[in-house]
Amino acid sequence: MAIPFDVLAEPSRRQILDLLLERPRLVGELTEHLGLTQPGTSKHLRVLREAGLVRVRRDAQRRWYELCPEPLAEVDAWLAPYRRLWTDRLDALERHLDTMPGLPGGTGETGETVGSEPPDARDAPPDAPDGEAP
Amino acid sequence: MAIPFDVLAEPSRRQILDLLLERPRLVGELTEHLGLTQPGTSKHLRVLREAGLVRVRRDAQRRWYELCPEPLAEVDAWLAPYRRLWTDRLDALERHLDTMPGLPGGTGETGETVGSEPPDARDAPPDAPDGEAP
DNA sequence: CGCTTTCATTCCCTTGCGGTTATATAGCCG
DNA sequence: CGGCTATATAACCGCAAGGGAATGAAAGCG
Repeated sequence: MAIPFDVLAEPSRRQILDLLLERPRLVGELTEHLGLTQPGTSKHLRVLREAGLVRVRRDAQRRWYELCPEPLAEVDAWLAPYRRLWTDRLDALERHLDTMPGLPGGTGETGETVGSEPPDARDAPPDAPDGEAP
Repeated sequence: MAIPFDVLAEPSRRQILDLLLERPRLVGELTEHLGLTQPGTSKHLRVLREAGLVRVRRDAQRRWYELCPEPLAEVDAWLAPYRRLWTDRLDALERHLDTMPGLPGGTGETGETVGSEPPDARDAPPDAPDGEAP
């Protein structure tokens, strides 16, 4: 449990980040919003802390948790190569959405979307969509 | 296990997507790269399928798995509000990185980064970084 | 027509996570 | 100083996910 992906898999933790996106918060406040117990919140906060996604500032007994979004850059970096794909796809999709009833070779027509030609493709995948085969 | 966040939490599944990013692949091929057993691969592929992240094309007994990046848009959408934050932060950070030794109130000075003023902030978080308190 | 290839499904086990309850720690207040 | 507030930690539990071995199901091939 170190990389942000695991951390973000948890809805509560995403919610915490969303809350901290507005402003720093106290543990009690977060607990209130999350609807779980205080130790539960503390646990999630610990994970977020160790992942470097939040930071703590102490004020007497209280702890102000504030956002620390830098590690999210890793997620964004991973996501980057895909981003263009789905934007392209959405374009192409809605372009022939009212034109094609089935699922033609349209998925392949994005062609060199990533700019690299498959050098060692053993075969050429045909077009036979896989629904249910009874 | 439905939303892409959970799916991406698994390293093997991310790797599968990365592999499919280059070109469609057969299960055996993926298995080879992942270094786990074929049923294991099939299991992950099932999860990816149900999350709508991959699609299958049958060619006799073989299955060509191809990428289906649309659901990743959800992740990207969630990530969006944070993106600007860390870019801003990185700017500010390296700007006073060789200027400040400790951790001053600099984090707070990004102020209205999200453009919304905290309406009901109960208190003002002071600046006392929390290292180890022996 | 049986054998082989390719993949999916099932069964089982172990691990780790999320959650709660109970307890410890730190610091304010009266 | 005693008690209260706010948070962290520890101990425990239930459950589901990941992984492997075994089996089943299609489909080509000799």
